[in-house]
Amino acid sequence: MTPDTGAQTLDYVLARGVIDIIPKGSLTEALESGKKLRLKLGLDPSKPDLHIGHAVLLRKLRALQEMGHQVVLIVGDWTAQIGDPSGQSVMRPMLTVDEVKANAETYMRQFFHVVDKEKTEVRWQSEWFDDFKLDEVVRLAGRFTVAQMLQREDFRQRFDAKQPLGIHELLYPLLQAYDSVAIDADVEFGGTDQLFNMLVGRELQQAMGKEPQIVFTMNLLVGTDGSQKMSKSVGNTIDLEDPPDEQYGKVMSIPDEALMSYLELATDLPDEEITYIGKQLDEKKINPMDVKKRLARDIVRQFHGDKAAENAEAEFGRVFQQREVATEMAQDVSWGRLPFMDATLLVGISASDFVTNAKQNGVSIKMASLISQELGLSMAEARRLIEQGGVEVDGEQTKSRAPKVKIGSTIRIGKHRFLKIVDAP
RNA sequence: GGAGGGGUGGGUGAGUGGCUAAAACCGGCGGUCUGUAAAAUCGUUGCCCUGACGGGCUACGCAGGUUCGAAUCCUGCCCCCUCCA
Repeated sequence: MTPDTGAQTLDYVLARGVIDIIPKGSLTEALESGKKLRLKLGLDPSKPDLHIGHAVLLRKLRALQEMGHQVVLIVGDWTAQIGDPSGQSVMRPMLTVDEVKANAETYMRQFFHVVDKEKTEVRWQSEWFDDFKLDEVVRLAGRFTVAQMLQREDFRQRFDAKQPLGIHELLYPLLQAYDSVAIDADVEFGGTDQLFNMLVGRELQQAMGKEPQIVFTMNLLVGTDGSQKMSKSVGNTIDLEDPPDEQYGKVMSIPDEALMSYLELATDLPDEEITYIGKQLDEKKINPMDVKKRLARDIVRQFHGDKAAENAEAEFGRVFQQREVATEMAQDVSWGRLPFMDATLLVGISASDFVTNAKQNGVSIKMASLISQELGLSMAEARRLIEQGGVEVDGEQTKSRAPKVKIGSTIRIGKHRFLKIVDAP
């Protein structure tokens, strides 16, 4: 589970995947001063899962943690309710307190898959914002001007395009900035989309008589679609808690063009090696698929361990490359749950004989009902899948509405969904 | 406070009384191809029943109304945008 950050050099940590450190050189200086630095990362529990895009930052924190510094995780329970407008072109709905709480739970668990819990201080925004009085909010807001806020690219664009821009959204960067004041952050980490917010933090700290934080921005990882940044709302994420096979499969499905960026941001393969791989790819000396496999293995290993990575790869090979039937990816369906075609066929034989016979030799089931019930699809969707040849039983495509299945049969629905019939009530 | 414009399916966006479950495009899903990449290509894309033909139920901001019939007309309400104050 623990990522291999072992003996990373300082130069490596400060360069790999890093876009900018503001002010330049400041961090090297601070690190060399021997001071134990307070490294801030704020996460809004606005969505239930962390994905490997987040992990890019988490792994960086882990590395610095290993060097003896203090990670401070801010649970953005207040900002999550506002909804970070970063990179969004529209207003987001505000979340309720309960939703935020529930999300925060899973966030923390997942956060510590990568970051060392023992060396992390967890702070909730509600610790300080719950007690804020209106006059404090007004005073905080009064430190900045609308013009300043409009320097932010996405605000500017929405403003110019006459799109709705909520006043509460303008507050978002201020709250995030105040977090830095509240916890005395020395360095704040974030993706490039956080640059503005983090700089506001610097200004606010300074204005309130504190040492301004260093701003550490990292490259954003693109999602599995290869074009947009990885994000739950786009639906292109590889989640930390996705099962191994799913992680592996999702990595394999990223476009070739995104490969290099994944190697850089999502793994700790040495730079020279990545450069070498890039060259080989350019010269077409290696198959991108093989590189992708290596990437997939590495990513699964980070979150599920070596063994899971090997299994996932083997399974992938079996299912997709040799077109064999899935074994591990399949979702089990007990015999007793099957929607049999017609129970009245039992005439003349005893029930137990019939069942035994059916289990061995197969019995017709209502395929659409099964798919609908097990996969949570509507009957119309299930029928469509069958009609369009998206269903295979034990490797044979079937357009029948009532194919025969027996114990041990595997049903493939579409590209990567499998059901396996098991002998259970 | 005044004037004007607008709210349509996951998204963009046509549609101004029946031919509209609603064009087109995007996205999604499935097939072929293949490296579960991309590209290409064919199909599909509200829900329920049916083997099928077919039938039924919901749907165009919300609530009413007019009409044999409404996303389309009328009334009230809510929300958004623009300009003026």
